[in-house]
Amino acid sequence: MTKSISECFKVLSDPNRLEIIELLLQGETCGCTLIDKLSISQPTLSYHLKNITNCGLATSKRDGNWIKHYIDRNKIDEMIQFLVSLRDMEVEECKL
Amino acid sequence: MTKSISECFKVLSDPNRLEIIELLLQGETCGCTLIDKLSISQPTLSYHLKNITNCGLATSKRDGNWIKHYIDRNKIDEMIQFLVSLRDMEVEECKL
DNA sequence: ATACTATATTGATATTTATCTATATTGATA
DNA sequence: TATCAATATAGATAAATATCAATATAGTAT
Repeated sequence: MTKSISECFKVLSDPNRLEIIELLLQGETCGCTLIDKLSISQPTLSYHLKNITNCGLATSKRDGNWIKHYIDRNKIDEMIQFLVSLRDMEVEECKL
Repeated sequence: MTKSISECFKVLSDPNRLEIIELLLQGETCGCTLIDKLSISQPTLSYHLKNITNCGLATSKRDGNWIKHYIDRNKIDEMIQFLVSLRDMEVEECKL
């Protein structure tokens, strides 16, 4: 639980992954076009996309030769909700 | 910019640090009481508190023998705002 | 000044991570 | 079926990270 949400944070903690996520949100879908906008190799991109997908922040679907990637905005929402709960966390009046 | 927000995400990506942050939000202020609630050594706690402070998620102030730590909820708010912008990011109509 | 308490630093280490090159796989097409 | 394009995997490696035990530091109080 705390483990899984911290996986999402870990994914966002890498600047390259953050950039990939932003590009996907801006309409990119395919590794083969992402790669031109980044300064990393194809295997590294593949590695990052796998991380992004594994934590639930994206889904992917093969379409012919290409694999299309889609960010799941609901997952971002989960992260937002988590942070809102954190921010609004109250001092426990009776902690044992 | 992207760098500094990703530092915050990195801090939240470690379960121990996340727990420390939660404890601080629930009213803990001091390393010496935190340490009893965690399964890490004192130097490790010190290391994590430094990370939490360095990214701006907490401030600290000496008070006699103790150093009191306070989470900055505004920083959490910054992270929330960042994620909201991310979630609501639109496909660019004219990308070049 | 001495001793104590809380915290920080040092040095070491095992693990994880990001990255690459080279190669394999997969699906489409000629 | 042979080839091509996109993607994934394997293997290697350098850097970063989390952790500890031992020790230093800093402030308090005796």
